[in-house]
Amino acid sequence: MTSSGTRKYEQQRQSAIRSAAAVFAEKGFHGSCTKDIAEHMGIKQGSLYYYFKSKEEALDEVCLYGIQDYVQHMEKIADGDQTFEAKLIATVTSHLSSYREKNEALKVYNDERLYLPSERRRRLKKLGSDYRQRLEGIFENGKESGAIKQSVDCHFAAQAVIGMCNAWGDLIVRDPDLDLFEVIQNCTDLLFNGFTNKS
Amino acid sequence: MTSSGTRKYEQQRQSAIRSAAAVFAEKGFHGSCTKDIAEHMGIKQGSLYYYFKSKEEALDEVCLYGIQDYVQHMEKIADGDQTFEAKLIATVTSHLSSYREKNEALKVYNDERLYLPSERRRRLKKLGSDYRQRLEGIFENGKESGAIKQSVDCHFAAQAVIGMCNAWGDLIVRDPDLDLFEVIQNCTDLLFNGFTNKS
DNA sequence: TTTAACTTCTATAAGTCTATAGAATTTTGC
DNA sequence: GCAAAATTCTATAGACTTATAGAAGTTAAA
Repeated sequence: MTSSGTRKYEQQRQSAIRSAAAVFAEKGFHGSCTKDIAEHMGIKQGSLYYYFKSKEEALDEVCLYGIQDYVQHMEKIADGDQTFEAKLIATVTSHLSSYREKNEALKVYNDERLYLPSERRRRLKKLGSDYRQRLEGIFENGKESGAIKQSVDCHFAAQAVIGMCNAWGDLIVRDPDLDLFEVIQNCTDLLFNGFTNKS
Repeated sequence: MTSSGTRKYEQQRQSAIRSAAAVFAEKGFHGSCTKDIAEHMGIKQGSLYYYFKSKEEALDEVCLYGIQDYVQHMEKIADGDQTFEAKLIATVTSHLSSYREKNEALKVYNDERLYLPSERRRRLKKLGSDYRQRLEGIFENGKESGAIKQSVDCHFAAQAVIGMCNAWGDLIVRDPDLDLFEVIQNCTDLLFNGFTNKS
């Protein structure tokens, strides 16, 4: 009943968050029921409420789990003093690695439809737009330093990178044998040079 | 009771499909109830079943509505005898225009989690992968004709274009004042030349 | 105007799902 | 090994949803 700080409690709560992430990612929040989550984790439906106050709270935890180090990593990249090229490569690498590792929670996080109800969830959503703004800042710096063309629209560029990484991330998740390094290679090459032959 | 071919029946059914698209897009299939759809359309919950056998059938219709001309347009582009550049521009233009017009239905269509149950839905899903394969073919031709670099991975490239268009499409939908032409410009410039300055 | 076909409504059965209460079981500290 | 605390279980109330049946209302044709 108490959210006690027991070792087991914390472990089981983490396990519950991961189970919720898996089930939500597969069927969507409204498509899953607490029974599914409990079964995935190996306990009974009612027992889940020892770890969460509600299904909504489980969702909050999954979203937080999915986004937190993702954004932290971006801050480090953005604040660093590398070149534009290095920062963009680091971003793509971080985004795609994170996708492989926590794709389920990220998938849940990325579902826009879930961001209306709670205040907490709105704050979580803001983390995502922070991420985009940081990336936008990287592009702006790149423009100032002359690394990228003046014609580039930084807002669009950031959106494009994120959209592309998500699309590639899906591929990575579906095909676990796919070489992450190769994907990153392809992705950065497109972003820097485009597809066209310049011979 | 009969799925009669009355004028009014057909009109109301279309209206029901559009309402379903709007509600599903906002709340997700499992997050919406037939009452929401009926209210959006201005009738009572039970009356909806005069137009659909089930909620699932409504979903099928929404998906079909969202994807059909989208794919047809792609076939025309792919089969045409334009240059690689022209085809890619046409693809991006078609994709983004379609997004502005039917984004709700497309959003529903793009939700993977809905593609397990019915045979009909699996066929619909296939239309999406047809689309990607056609685009992949355009890239392959571009490689043969020397328009694009040999190092480009056509499978990834197609996925990248689609992912980027979807991300940009979201922007367009959220900000209706956004100039479609400018977005297309940005998008194609990235795809052809990348961000990097080549001075 | 009358009649038949069409469209919409009301009411509800049957099912599912969340969240809670309290009992039962397991674990921990002494 | 015992008592207290922590964890899990069972059972269920209460709410919500889909889909159906049949009544009521509307439109169209003769």
